[in-house]
Amino acid sequence: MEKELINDNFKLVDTSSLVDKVEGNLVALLQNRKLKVGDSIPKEIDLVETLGVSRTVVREALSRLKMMGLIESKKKKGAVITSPDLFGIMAKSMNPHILSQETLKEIFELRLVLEIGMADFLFKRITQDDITDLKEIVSNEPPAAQYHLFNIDHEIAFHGKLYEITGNDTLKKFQRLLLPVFDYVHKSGLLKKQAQLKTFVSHKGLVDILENGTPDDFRTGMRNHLENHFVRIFDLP
Amino acid sequence: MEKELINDNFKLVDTSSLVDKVEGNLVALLQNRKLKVGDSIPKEIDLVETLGVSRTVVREALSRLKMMGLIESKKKKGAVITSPDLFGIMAKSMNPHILSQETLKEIFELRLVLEIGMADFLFKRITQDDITDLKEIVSNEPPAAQYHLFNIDHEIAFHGKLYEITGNDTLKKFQRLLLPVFDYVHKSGLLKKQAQLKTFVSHKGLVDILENGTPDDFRTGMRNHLENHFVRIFDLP
DNA sequence: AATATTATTATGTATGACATAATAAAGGTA
DNA sequence: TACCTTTATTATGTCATACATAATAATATT
Repeated sequence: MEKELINDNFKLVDTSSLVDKVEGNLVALLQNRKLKVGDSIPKEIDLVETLGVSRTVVREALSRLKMMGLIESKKKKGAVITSPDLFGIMAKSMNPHILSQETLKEIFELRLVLEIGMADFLFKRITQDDITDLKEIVSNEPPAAQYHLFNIDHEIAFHGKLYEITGNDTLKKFQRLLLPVFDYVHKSGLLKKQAQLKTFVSHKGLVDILENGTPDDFRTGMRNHLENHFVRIFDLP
Repeated sequence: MEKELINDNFKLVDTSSLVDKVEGNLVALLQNRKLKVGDSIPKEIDLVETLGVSRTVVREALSRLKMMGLIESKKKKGAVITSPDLFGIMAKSMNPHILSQETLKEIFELRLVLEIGMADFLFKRITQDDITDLKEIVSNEPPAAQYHLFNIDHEIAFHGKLYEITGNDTLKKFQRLLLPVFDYVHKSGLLKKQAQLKTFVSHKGLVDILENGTPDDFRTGMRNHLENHFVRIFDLP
């Protein structure tokens, strides 16, 4: 409430640096629909003249775009627009230790959403080889006595295979990106309540559904399989 | 095959610049678990001495970290570690015009995954006010005759509200990030087959389920609601 | 005409200088 | 002593210049 009062009466001062501003200009330039992959952007010197800032500032801004994968620069040739790897960038900042608890929890929730929602793509694209692979993974499931030791690896193997089967590389990359967070959340004690050892639908059960059931069956089965996680999530304040 | 042959026999030369290397060092430094939000990182001059490069290079690398929201720097005080906004960074590179067709299609698929998978969180967190809002939105649905004109806005209003109800801000941000892509894919002709006007489960039907049904009902309902999109996706080569 | 050599050009790196803002230190006044 | 003002000090922010490097274009050589 106070904040709004302030915002209503004062315009918030622009604390951004020159580099920030130039970066904004350049990103806007790229998002101008006339430009597409392979097109070249103005030379540093031209930008210096056009924008009225030093080459240092221009280069720092360009350096940022390079890091995002928006441009690539070659000596003598200048810089050209490239198609960025969306998740490559994010991976660099995906550090569980510096994300807020709330964000960590939300990312964990995201996993549950993805794995339940992916059913139709699994059924559409799964092959006999995939089934064989899944059965192989399931057969290597650690015995209950040691499950708490090896289940993380096993979980990753099984659920990772599912992402792979979807044939959606973006989804797969997204999962790889979130993996460290899943791992961290498991170990962090953020989800206080200990997971019950009982699983409602086992990995084997899920494979059976993939082989003989329907997407709707799978969604229900996966929801049950993840019940422990849901319980712990819903238990949070 | 050729590529693999090359990779097997030659080590690929390191084309990265000094800035790339220093950036890598710094990211690694931040991911060192001992460091957490609020901790300060070495001064530019110290980095210059430690790494044996010029201040120009160090500053460019730091500038990249700033853009990612990994650090913030204050004059005299130096730079401190901050908690990044994961999707803020991605938003800058989310330009449908320079993403590959394959990636665009995959992002569109991601939407379908999310909206079917979010059911449990909807039911857990929906309030009476949300139901009222949804009914309001549904009541403003454009008549069938004009549906093709206004349905994008209406679709965004309805489905956007669903993301909001999940209470998962990360999910919501993710959707906002993907919105331009959804829009672009709709208009791009990437999904050639015209959507059939018939919807299997209407927005109103979904609201009914949210009010009186179960998460399983909703997943099935939403899957049906999105049938047209699935058909078009599965039709692609 | 094909090849070798030499400019030319734009990016990559290094250095020095000064501006700016935040903090710390020093000094002065009650 | 306590408080306030003024003055260093420090680390980042910006600018200017010089040179290195690699890719291309232009020229010369055979």
